[in-house]
Amino acid sequence: MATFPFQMAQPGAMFSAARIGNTELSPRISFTENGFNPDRQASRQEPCPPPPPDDRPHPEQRFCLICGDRATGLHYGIVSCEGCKGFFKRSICNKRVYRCSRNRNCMMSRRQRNRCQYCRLLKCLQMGMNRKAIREDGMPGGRNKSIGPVKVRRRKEKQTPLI
Amino acid sequence: MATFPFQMAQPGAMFSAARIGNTELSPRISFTENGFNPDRQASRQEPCPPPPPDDRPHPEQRFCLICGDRATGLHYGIVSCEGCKGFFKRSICNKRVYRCSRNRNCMMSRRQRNRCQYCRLLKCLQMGMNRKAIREDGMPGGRNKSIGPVKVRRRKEKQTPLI
DNA sequence: TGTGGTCAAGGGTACA
DNA sequence: TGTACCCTTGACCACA
Repeated sequence: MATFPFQMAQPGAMFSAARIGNTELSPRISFTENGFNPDRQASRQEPCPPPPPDDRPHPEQRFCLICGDRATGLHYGIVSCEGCKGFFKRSICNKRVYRCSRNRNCMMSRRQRNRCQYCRLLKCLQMGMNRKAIREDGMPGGRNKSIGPVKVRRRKEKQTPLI
Repeated sequence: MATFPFQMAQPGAMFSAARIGNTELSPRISFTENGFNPDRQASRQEPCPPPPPDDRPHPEQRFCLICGDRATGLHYGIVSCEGCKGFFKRSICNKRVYRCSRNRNCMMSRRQRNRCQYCRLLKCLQMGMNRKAIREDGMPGGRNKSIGPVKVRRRKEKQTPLI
């Protein structure tokens, strides 16, 4: 199973969701053909029953790209679960600032995703969640026009802690 | 005002929260048409202030069914306060065993609720707090499907102390 | 469909 | 320690 390239981070860094909306994301990471593997979910464990036959075009997209939980559709541009959808929404709308007390490469799974908000939001952004999909007026309903995953580029230099 | 039938208990009895999960609750108390009154909240004491005008359908439900403190919503199936919610959670999760050093009919109020853990847990169960609402996996958020108050039946014979 | 909103779950942590 | 205030979480829901 492909591991996620989280090794560029500094321990104890802070993460400001207020800055996330800028075109410059921190840290910037590009997903190469290897790094952002669309088939990565297919290799995930299915804990209980064997996967039933699925005639949908992309059955692997039933799993959240952030934590691997069951996805409920496209949220803010990427296939994700209700939990990561709500977490991203709250983080952006409330301009949350998170810290990682470890090495900013915390594992993300259904059970572990709540242990580090910094790494969860980091992965939301790295996987391409798009804050433009969050409505400024807060109005629900309707559809977003051409909202897709954000392409994120790797930043060469160190990550700057954000307030 | 309806009084609660607490008089079937023996002094010095013990109470095991580890047994609470069984379908057989101890002591078993049935709420008859009179005893288990769906409107019983309306007849309960409103301890502190006179109820202000409230256009909600059931303003009396702002008070905890266990101690009469201000309720913060439905917790484990019944209208209750933050204190009783947390107490019930700790008692069940940690499998606490309590004793009543009096007659197992200790008064419950905001001031008095911490004087007897046995009677507090007893009343939580008698009022219908449902241990099924405690998540086995400990995951927060989301909704419980069809979790409501537990119906408790009165046991005819004496109460057996639980370890 | 994919937004935002809801509100009972669990968790952190002062305080006694 | 246990308590309880306050916050975060996420499965559903109503919308457009």
